[in-house]
Amino acid sequence: MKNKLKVLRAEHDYTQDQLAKAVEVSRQTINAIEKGKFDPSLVLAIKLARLFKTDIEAIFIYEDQPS
Amino acid sequence: MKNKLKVLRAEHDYTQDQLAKAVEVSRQTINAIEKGKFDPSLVLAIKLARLFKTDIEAIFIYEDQPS
DNA sequence: TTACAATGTCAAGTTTATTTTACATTTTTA
DNA sequence: TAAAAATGTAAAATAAACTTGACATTGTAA
Repeated sequence: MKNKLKVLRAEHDYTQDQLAKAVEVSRQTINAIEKGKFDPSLVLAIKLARLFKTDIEAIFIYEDQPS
Repeated sequence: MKNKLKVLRAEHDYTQDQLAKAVEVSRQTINAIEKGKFDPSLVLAIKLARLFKTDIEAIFIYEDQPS
């Protein structure tokens, strides 16, 4: 899963720490998600989408791979 | 978090087992989510939204509680 | 009314998301 | 250029999502 967090954060002029506080997670969680270490929980994805006034799927790009 | 999974599943005439297979999780996972035992991962939420041709937030209703 | 399908649930185990603490590196600012 | 701020990263711990297997209950159809 790819994501546009870093760009959105830059556009809104937030530091990782400020964003973390805004959505109530640790700074390391924001960093790890930006770096693609893991995907956010649904709740966190919703909070981020609301904060940036966009859709979850505009931030988190998931491409289904044929199983 | 509330969700409309059971209703959507009924509208589309899926059993829990059929839905589970369609989104590649176990039947127990679908049942647990319907029953509110836990929230789906972001990937599962995306798969469900795509299957039902709707938005994640139309299926999963999260109300931010003031912290 | 008996069989079968669907649903509910539980326990135990695995994987993934997230936390805290800590420190190193990079970037920005005084 | 030195200090401060921001970012990257890692380990250890906890919590949450999800699996498999098993069984009980409910709903449905023969």
